[in-house]
Order: sequence, then C-alpha cells, then structure tokens
Amino acid sequence: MNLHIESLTCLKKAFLFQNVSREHLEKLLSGARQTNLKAGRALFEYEQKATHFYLLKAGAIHTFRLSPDGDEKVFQVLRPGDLVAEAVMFMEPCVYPVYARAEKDSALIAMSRASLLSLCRESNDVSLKILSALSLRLYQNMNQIDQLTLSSAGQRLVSYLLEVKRHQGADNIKLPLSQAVLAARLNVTPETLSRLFQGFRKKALIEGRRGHIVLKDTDGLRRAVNLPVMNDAGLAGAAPAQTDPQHEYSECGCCNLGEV
Amino acid sequence: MNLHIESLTCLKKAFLFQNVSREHLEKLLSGARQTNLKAGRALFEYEQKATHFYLLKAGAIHTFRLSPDGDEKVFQVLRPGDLVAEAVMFMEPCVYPVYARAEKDSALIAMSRASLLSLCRESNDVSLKILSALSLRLYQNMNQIDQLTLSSAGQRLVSYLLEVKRHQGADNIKLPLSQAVLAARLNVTPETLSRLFQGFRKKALIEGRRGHIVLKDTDGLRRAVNLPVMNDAGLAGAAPAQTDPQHEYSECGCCNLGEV
DNA sequence: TAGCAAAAATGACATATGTCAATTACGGCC
DNA sequence: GGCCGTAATTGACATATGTCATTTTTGCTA
Repeated sequence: MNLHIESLTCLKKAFLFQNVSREHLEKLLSGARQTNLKAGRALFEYEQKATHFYLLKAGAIHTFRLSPDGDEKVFQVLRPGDLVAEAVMFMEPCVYPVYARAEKDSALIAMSRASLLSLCRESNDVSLKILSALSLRLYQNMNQIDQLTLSSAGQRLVSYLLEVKRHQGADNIKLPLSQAVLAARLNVTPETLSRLFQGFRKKALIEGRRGHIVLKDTDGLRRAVNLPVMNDAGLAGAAPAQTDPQHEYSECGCCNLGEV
Repeated sequence: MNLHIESLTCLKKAFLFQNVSREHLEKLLSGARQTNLKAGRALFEYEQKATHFYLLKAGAIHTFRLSPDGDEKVFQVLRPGDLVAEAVMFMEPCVYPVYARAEKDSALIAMSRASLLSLCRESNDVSLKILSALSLRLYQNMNQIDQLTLSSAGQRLVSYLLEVKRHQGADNIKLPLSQAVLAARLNVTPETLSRLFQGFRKKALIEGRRGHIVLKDTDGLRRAVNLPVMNDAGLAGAAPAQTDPQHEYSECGCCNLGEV
C-alpha cells in the first residue's frame, strides 16, 4: 500500500497524467507491478512485442538502437519521473522501436498497454491530453532532425549548447551527457568533439570542461560556426526555460535524440 | 454541393479519417472552405499561428524550413490525398513548425482547428485513431533520425534506395525527388550524390539515371557502404510495400523528412 | 592518500565530402 | 525537330572530420 501511494504520487507528476483523475490513475495502477533492474540489465528489446510501458521511479534508463558498425545510438536518457515507451502503446503493430537498458540500478512501475488503452477509451480527456503530448514530441523530433542536418559538426554542437542554455536558463551550463554519448548524439567522434571544445576555449568563447561549461560569448559561438545570430531562441521558439528540479534534463532535446 | 461531395470522398480516403462516420466528416466540412494556390504561393508561414489544416486535392505542396545558410530544407513532399499540418492542430502553443508552399497549382480544402478539436472531443474513436497515427509518425521520425545519423553519405543513400525499393516493391525504382532535393534530404551536396551514383554504376550495382534506377545488386550496395546485409527490411521492419497508386510516395520516408 | 581504470585530450595522418568552375545532357516549348 | 534554360555531371582542389596510437586527466576505491 505504501508502494501504491508512492507510485500514485509519482504518476501524478508525469506530464501526461496531470489533470487525470485519481480514480483513473488507480485503475492504471491496479494492474501494475513493480520492476527492479540492476545496472546493465535490459528493460525490453528492440522489435519485441510492446506490452507494457513504464514509469521510472529511480535510477536511469537509456533507450538506444544499434548502428551498422555495432555501436549504440542513444535515443533517450531517461530519469526518475519519466515515462518509458508510453507513446509506443498506440502503435500498430505494437513493437518497441528501441532497446532499453538500465544504466544504474533502477526501479520502475510496469503498466500494461491494455490498461492505458482502456483508460483512453474511457476518458476522452486523457486521449486528448496524450494527443497533445505526442504532437509536441513530433515537433521536438522535427527540431531534432533540423539540428542533425546542420552541415558542420561545430554548428550542431553550438546549436546543442544553446539549447541546453535555454533549457537551464543560465550561461553556466551543466552537460547532462558524457562526452562520448554527446558525440554520438551530434554524430561526430569524441575526438572531434573534444577538439571543438578546445577550439572554443582558445577563442575564449567558453570556459570550463567536463560537464561544467560557461558560455562566455554566445553570439561569438554562433559566428564561429556561421549560425545566424538571432534574438534568443535556438532553432525554433521552443519551450521556455523550465527548471523543475525533478526534470532538469528530461523530455528535452538536451538528452534525447528522437522521442520514443 | 458537387464540391462538397467530392471533398467528402477525398476526406474519406485520408488515412486518418477512415472509419469515421459520414456524419462526423460532414461536420468537419461544414466549416471548410476551398483554397486554390498558384505554383509558388505560400500556404502558411513558419511560426505563424496554426488555425487550419488542409486536405490536398490536387497539385503538390512542400513543407520546409530554412537552413542557416538560407537554403530550404524540405520536410515533406505532399501529394493529392494527403493531409497537411493536421498533427500541428494538437500542439500547444499552436504554430506551424514549417513553411508550406505550392510547388504546382494546387487545390486544397481548409478545415479549422476548432472543428477538428471538437470532433475529437465528441468522438473518442477519432481521438484514438489520430493517436495511433501520430504514434506511427513518431516511429517513422525515429527511423528517419536513425538514417540521418548514418555516418557516411553512401550509407544514407543506400539506406534510402532500399527504402524506396521496399516501398515500390520492385528493383526498378522511380525516384520521387529531384536530385537536388534528394541531396538535401540526405544531407550531402548534389555533386557528392552524383558521384555516389556514378560509383555504384561503375561497380554495376545500379543502372539507369535521372529518376529511373534499377537496383542490380542490393547486397552489393549494402556491402559497398558497410551496411549489414540483412534479410530484407531496411533499418527497421517498417510497413510493407503498399502500392496504393494514389499514394505511391506519400506519407513515407521516401519523400518526407520528419512528419509535421 | 596512493593507485587504478575509465574518460578525455592530443598528435600525425588518411580520406570523405565540400567548393567552385566548367561542361554536358536533358526536357519543355515554339 | 531544333533551341534554350535548368539540372546533372565532371574535374581540380581545399578542408573538415575520421582513425589510430599515445598521453594526460579525472574520479573512485582501497
């Protein structure tokens, strides 16, 4: 019961389920079970039949695919409070489009596809809420694609840094990704990424290293890579800075490469 | 009235509105108006308030964004029967995430956001239908991102060709995009694309040019660019060949770079 | 605090891709 | 059917980025 209450609280915080009645949430949870995963264990496999979605209570989950040369392309870096694979539930045929693995020891609540679908069938409000959430993701994906098709590595990096800045609301930014993962996300090698940072440091455009970076001259950064110097927003007037501590990074382009 | 019947027929064919009752469709159409656009005229602008979505009856529409160096990044190539910007309607804030322009003289039916939203509020079935459509798009976008982040230009091209093949169901494929637009889509220059085709021709992996290409040796193509030689499907077990003549190209990765 | 493994930085070099200019081929139109 | 503008091809060259090997940092744990 304690567990149950706790889950309910978690669930209520999830963006998707705000304004959803307690009664409805109870129903979702009634068929739910707790799942614990040791670091390194898979949550689900690519192309496996998708029967459940998850609420991440503690730990960290990565979703990823394998590139032809065998290395992992991380799509999402999920943190406590995030939902995992909820959008997949509506797909037909319903298979997971990515692998998911625990990066740290993690605790999740598994809820069934059936229960979500029947919740949607019962409550049009929920359907509409999810509709708007998915539509937003579609938009984010588009921005993502826009970024990824920037021609130069420098442009992609600067565009990313500006996005993190916008998201964290300060020039003093904290990178949520290891340099290796970030490099993959920007579609460059770690070496190139490292050299880009060096270059910007030499030109006094940024300071600091290892995850903690200070943007000294954002316009300079833009100019350095031939990105147009705009008013404020990065690529598109995306969501303003929202620094819910729980969700410092989540559900944003900073961590995620295409939403699942 | 004639117009009305015709629109109704069109609308019924749209994937989203299959199984939607005539009565509901009538309601959508009641507030609709016909829009005609000369080639080159804008349908809507980037970041403009999104008040309508459209059914394309005749002609062709491109949706695109502008890259920092000013050239156009085409996201969708829409053909008769396609819906334009319907997913945007659910976004909050609701602004068009792309420009849209008629490439040929076009005829469209404009339907209001309000009417779609109220249709969804009335009919949970419609909501669910759209939910599943959006979810599928999310998945397609993911595949898109996966393709775009293939490291080499050759890999992206081959992956694209195989997708077209899968979609058209024959080795003898017809490229739906001009080489310039295709190059942009693959994030390479037209020159590089041309040379890639040349290279494949020299190795007798493909034949033909200018839009009509015969894939002589798909495994060879894969090997030539270090893509794993798989059973059949390209990146992910996407939808099987569907050769509805009306929709020969539409709503697929072959034309579209990220769905709107 | 020292020692170790993992992450990041660096250097030398190879190569894929972009750039720019010139040429050729195609497709519509009179 | 011949002309013309656009699209595609080709060549020479510049350069960004990848590759691989080595060194340096960093953060952890004993």
